[in-house]
Amino acid sequence: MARTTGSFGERTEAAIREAAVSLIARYGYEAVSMRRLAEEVGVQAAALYRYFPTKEELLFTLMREHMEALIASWQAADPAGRDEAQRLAAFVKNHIIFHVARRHSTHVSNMELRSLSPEKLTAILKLRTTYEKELRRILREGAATGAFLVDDAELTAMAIIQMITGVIVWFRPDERLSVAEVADKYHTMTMRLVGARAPAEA
Amino acid sequence: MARTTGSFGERTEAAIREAAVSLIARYGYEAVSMRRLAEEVGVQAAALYRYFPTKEELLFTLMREHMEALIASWQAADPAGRDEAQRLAAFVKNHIIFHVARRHSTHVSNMELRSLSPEKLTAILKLRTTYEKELRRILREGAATGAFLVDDAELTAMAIIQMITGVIVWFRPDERLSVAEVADKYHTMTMRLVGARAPAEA
DNA sequence: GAATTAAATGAACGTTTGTTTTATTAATCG
DNA sequence: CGATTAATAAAACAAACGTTCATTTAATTC
Repeated sequence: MARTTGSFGERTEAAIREAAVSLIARYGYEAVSMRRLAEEVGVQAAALYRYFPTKEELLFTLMREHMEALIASWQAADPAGRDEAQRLAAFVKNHIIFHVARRHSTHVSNMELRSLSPEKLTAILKLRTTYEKELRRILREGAATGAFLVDDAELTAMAIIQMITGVIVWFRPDERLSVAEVADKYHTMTMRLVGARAPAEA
Repeated sequence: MARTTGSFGERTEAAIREAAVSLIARYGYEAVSMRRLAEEVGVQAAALYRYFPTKEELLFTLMREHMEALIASWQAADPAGRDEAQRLAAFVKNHIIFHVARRHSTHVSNMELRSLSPEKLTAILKLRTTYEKELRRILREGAATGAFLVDDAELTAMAIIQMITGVIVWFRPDERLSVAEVADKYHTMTMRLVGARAPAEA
């Protein structure tokens, strides 16, 4: 046998991406073989090479698109004209909602960096820095206007990002809290953390 | 050749552990072969099996000892009789100092859980829970006495742990901040985050 | 100094890895 | 309807994998 009934490139490629994100998130990049991935898609391993030239290129594509989607999501959510407290609130909420909705690809993008070649790693880290700079800028501007008590914007940005990304480690959508409730609680903690003035407090 | 001049079991075992932590932290468990590890130790792959029955057992040993050391470290640092603010301060500082000093084994213990068999995974998670419970208790007690404004001790504990563990992702000992300075800044942020009363503020 | 034990070697096991090549079929187009 | 192209199967590749084995040598014991 060769080409199977109803086979169609775009659909196969989408299926490969989805299966790859899911498997790599669960078992790790190195632990997922091309054969195992192909089996999940319902195809032979060789067929994967029609869509991605190498296993690493597949990983890189998943990561790059995740990061680009994250940046685009923030650009759409950023209330650019508003004050710093509102922008920080929007950042936290967007971040949590985005990451919870894409738990698997977040895991891949955060955990599999070491499987990338130096050039590809640099490309991903550049996207990550672009995103993190947004938070740093908000913190710096908020500190300048007196909206926040932040003496080290870089360190504070890292602390906040790690805190709000950590949600995906324990959060399960079917348990006691909804995403909106979690995002709200993290928003409150973030505002306290940066020493925001009273109006932002609960 | 066989037994080499000056070879000595205890020293070899220690060398295996150190090389394993270092390599696995850098490249990941799946990416580090027994041959590569043996090469780093300066020994043949077969020699590793004198000390650890399987590759997974080696990983498990590294993780278990890391977790046990973490718990022991906190038990030694816990100012048990003091008030909640002081205990929380001690928890944050001990956590950061411990993790920065053991960056590599922290990375291994946090990132390679999925490479463990179900039983071994359960054992490690149990240790982790034991540790996390300590923080939860401090938060709950602090909330009860009015020392902290914490409405959800579980969620807040996760947020704090992720924030303070995240230090190892960006911290480099040879740059602008010392471990003590970083621990201090994180302490300040934590106190604000839990809404601690004034005396704890900077 | 011979016997014993501890430590390590080097070769081999069967399996799996990422990838390539070749052949074959389904869908599409003139 | 025949030719073409896209999509896939099947088989093969060399390299690497975790692990085992019999053996050899260094250190220790009697």
